[in-house]
Amino acid sequence: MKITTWNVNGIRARLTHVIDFLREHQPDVLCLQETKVTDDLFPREPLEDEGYEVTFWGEKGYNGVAILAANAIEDVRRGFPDDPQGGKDVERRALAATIDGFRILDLYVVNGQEVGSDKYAHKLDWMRRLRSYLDAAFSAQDDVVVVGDFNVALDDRDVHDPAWWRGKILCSQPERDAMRNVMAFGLEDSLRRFRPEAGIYTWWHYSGGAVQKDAGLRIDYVLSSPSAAARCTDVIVHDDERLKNGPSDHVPVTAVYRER
DNA sequence: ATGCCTTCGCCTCGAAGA
Repeated sequence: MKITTWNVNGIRARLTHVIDFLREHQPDVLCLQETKVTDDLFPREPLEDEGYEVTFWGEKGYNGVAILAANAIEDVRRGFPDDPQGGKDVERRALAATIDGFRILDLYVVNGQEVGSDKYAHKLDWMRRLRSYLDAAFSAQDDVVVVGDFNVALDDRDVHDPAWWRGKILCSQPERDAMRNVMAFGLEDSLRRFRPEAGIYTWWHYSGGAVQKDAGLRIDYVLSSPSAAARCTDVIVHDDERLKNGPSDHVPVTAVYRER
């Protein structure tokens, strides 16, 4: 059972990459972020043609999440329970579904732009609401897997130049504390069970040769509840996607789970 | 190493990303 998370930075711009990835790696579940497309324009058919069931929730130009699954997708939930009802203005950043007995939550966490900005305050508040959502609608006793672009580098091992990034957006202590508070629901950072070393990244700046220099951050995660973590046998960062032509600025991350 | 890139939209430049 392979669950992959990938911020594709535009599903329409990345469609051939995504299809190539599905054919090569055959994940059971692929959670996408930053699809940047309204639901009426989501490229459903070409993905279904690859043998996947698809659910998606997007908006024009920004945000947007989608889940592809080889098996049945059940119990889909969009957004947070405390989102404004009927919400035309609701940011489309969270999508939950039950697949193969896993309760999966696909997230595109608010970026925050700059420490101290309104968007930064919104980011911290959004992560508090995320924790409330987990408490209200999920049980840490279940096989819960929370994946996505968290826009937080959890500690300095996840940062190519910690001195430069210290206190800046993605690395500030309040952001790290907010993500730790989400994890305190009962979720572990699955990569670290297998890969404790520094220097594993999932995002690189498009400019300044950061991609070629491997000067990145780790901001994409697979978090597992205790029972799911006990079944997790490996986590793979698909670093080869970084050096392809026309890549996303993020690479996919796959967690492998043993069958019950 | 803070956009020197990229995507999207709407009206080929601006906003946003991290």
